Amino acid sequence: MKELEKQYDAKSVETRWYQWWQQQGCFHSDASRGGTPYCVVIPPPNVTGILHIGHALNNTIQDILVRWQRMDGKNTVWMPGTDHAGIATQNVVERALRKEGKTRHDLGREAFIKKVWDWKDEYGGTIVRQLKRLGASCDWERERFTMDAGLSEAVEEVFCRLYDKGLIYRANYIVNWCPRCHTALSDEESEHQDTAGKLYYIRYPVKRDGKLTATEFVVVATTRPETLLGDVAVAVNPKDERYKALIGKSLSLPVLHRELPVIADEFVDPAFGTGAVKVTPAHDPNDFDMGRRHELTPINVMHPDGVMNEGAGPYAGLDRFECRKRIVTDLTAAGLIEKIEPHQHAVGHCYRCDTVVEPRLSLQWFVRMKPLAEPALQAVLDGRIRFVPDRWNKVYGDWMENIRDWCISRQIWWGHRIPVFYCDSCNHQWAARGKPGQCPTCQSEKIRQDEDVLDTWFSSWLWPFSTFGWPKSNEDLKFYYPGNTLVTASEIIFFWVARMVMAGIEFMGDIPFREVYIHGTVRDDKGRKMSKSLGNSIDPLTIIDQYSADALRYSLMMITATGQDVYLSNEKFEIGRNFGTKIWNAARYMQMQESATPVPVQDGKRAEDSDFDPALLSADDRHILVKLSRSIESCTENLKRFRFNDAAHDLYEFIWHEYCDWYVEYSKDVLYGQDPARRAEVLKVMHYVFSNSLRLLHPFMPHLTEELWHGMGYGADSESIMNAPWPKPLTDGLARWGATSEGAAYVDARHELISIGRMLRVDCGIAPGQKIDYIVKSNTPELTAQLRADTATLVAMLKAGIVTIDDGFTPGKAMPSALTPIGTIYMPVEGLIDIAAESAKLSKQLEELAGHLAKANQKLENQAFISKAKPEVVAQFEKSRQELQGKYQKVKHLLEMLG
RNA sequence: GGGCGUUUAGCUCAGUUGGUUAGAGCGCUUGCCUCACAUGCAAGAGGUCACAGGUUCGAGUCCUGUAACGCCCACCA
Repeated sequence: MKELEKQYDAKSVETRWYQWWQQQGCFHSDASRGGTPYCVVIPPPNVTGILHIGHALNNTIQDILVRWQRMDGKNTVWMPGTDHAGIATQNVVERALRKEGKTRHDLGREAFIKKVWDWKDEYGGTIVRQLKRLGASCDWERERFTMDAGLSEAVEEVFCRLYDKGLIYRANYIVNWCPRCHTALSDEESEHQDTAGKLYYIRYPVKRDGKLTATEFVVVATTRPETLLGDVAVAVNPKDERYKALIGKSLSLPVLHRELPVIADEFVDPAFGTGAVKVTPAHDPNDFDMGRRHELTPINVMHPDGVMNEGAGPYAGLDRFECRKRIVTDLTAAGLIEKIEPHQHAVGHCYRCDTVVEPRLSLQWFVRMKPLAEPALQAVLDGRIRFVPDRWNKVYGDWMENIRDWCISRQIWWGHRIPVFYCDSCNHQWAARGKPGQCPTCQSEKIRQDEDVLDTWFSSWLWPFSTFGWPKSNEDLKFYYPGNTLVTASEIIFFWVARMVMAGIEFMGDIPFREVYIHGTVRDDKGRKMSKSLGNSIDPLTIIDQYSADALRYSLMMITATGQDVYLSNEKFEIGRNFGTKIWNAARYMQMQESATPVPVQDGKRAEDSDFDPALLSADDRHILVKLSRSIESCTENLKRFRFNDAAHDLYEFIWHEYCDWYVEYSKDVLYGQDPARRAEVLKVMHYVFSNSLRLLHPFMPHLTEELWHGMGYGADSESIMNAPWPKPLTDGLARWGATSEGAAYVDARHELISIGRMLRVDCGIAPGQKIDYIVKSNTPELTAQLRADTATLVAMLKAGIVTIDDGFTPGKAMPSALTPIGTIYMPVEGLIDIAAESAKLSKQLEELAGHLAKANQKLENQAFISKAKPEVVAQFEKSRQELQGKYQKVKHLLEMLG
């Protein structure tokens, strides 16, 4: 035990203990140790990422769960790692290249990939280092990266299995295309944003007998006029009387003068726009389907970078948006624009670079999702996997039920290359693990691998088992899989959570985790999402520097209600800092008292768990022990239910307001007093309560609690609080020490009584320093006796003004024998409370209660009701009546006292 | 267009199965540098629980509807 500094130095304490934990191997879990496993896998942050406040929230929650379970005796592993984040990482490196005036094509594929690896090695660890500053107790020896050899092997294995099963196919289809990243995106990667666009009404001249009629038009409405260059038809609803006559006739495509047939298709909604739709199969998913139905050949008019191609005729070489402007100008000049209306619609944006996504026809790889989704849906429906809060079950279910095939190919370089090979000799196509040297069919060596790489989520959906060494069977996998809890934000339920469930069931034959806790999104104090571009993000590292990691963690937990979004501003982190300071000072107080009466130390640690002598315990001692036991119960229960804010609030209330405000204050009478036996006993109680509190608090504030654990000598030097047992409710102890809830209620009531005394004291202007005994005076000795036995009633009566506190005691004189002081500090006077008003209030209350009671009785005497209603309903009513009756009696009692 | 969430004190939010007087933190007012802590202590003010109906002896809590704000999903051009 060493003397605690006056000021808690969070910075040095936090780095010191974190290093020590790592040196001691405290975070490492080993399957061979056996026991009950508890396994959490981190949502792998992007390797390019830096810690933002959302990570801080997400990882604090995981760390709390993991530290709690570890203390509770589980063989606990928290699997850490990072994601190679295909597009995101490639973008970062490309941006760096651009500063040197180069593109990735200047380097070539191989050199570029090497460059990315170099970048990863140099800068990639940032977020990992930052997680360490947060205090995350990840098993760093197991750290994985989605492009590790092992995980890449898992990716190939999975691809081949799905390929051979026929669940992976390659097809020409309209996909979400990012013209800036030059790649296809999955549906999930295209983010819809409401955009104020325009709806252009364009006249398509009708041809009759092969000749243009200059006066007759079909008007179509479109939001993307530039795509008309790729039109191959105009569609109308077959039931639409306006256009019936035109079906089968032709129109002339403005500008390019291509002949377009008018086709009939049920898809067209006659109520929208003009009821006539231009059909552009290469640039719109609906049009693509229509094109197929009517066997129309798509015409692609755009390059991959969003620049118009030769198909666009005179507009070739223009950027798509420039082309839009020009075409509108030209159409206007030609009198072919009927009108332009403002139009609100959702436009897809690339989730990585925010560029407007272009629906584009291209050859891509897809995973057939239906067969995978069905068992994954079932797992949630039958409760094997549970979302918390449970409303996410439905969100997950809806997505699974309406699942669409997953576009997994990306036209970038950074990522897992698609393990499909083509033989140039015999045109054979196959999927293979590793690097095949020749074609399995014709043995030709003229083979080449598919150029595309896989969606980054194609490796992260395997995370719960690939990180444990799958596809190789091993002890880790057997022991830790399936994991227990997944902690994440709602944004990646579809990207990641849902797909992990599918992969787990498909490849491991079992769900990957049992519970999914979805926490809220962190927003600023105006409710906006935190983002770099808005400049409103709070940097957790700044907070750690300014307040400490523990303060950050605790504050986050205090203000994060289960699954609700979190609104943050800098000042909120004072909660955690102040709480830490409070605890620090409570410890210092105990240490100062210790120097006078040391508590025995055995085996290098304090025997803070030794038993108490009931004969030496006062009501206050028992009270704090009862409260401690309740805190242990509620804290554990709240953690089980993912109610981190309740757990944090309860601990705050207990440690600050019960322990510090009342018990520590009370202890001063004893510790500054002269009774050595009581002194020792009270110190023992304090250490007992404090060491339990530190353990309960440890998952929330790991560094501070470790520092105090050692500072107070609760563990031997080599023992971490991380491995101290999680406190259990004190049921047996309380019984042995004679600590009951009645006794605790008595002390609670007395605390309230003392508060009333303080209130009166302030009202009377008694100086703070002036100590005066007070007595409770009532008109009869019987009542006095009763009040002494029932402090709760006394408090009620005091408040109602039925009894008064009197200063009938003169310092230096003996106390009147019939009356015993209940507190020892404060003095006050009669006449502060308006007895008449209080009594009127009580009367009114009683009257209302009588009414309620009468009606409740009436209900219960109604035979028709009794015979018809279910027994449990009747029981409920009976219970209600009894509650009412109790309340009625209480108020009546008070009124009678008042006389 | 569909789904979901939120609406409680000046601010940010708790309030578990309906039941004593609706809570906390911050902010504000008053008094205290009292020998653990001014990052603190004691006390106080401040609420028609968004609105309208309904169920109930009793509703912040359950039901129906309305409004405002927010989020997610969505191939009506």
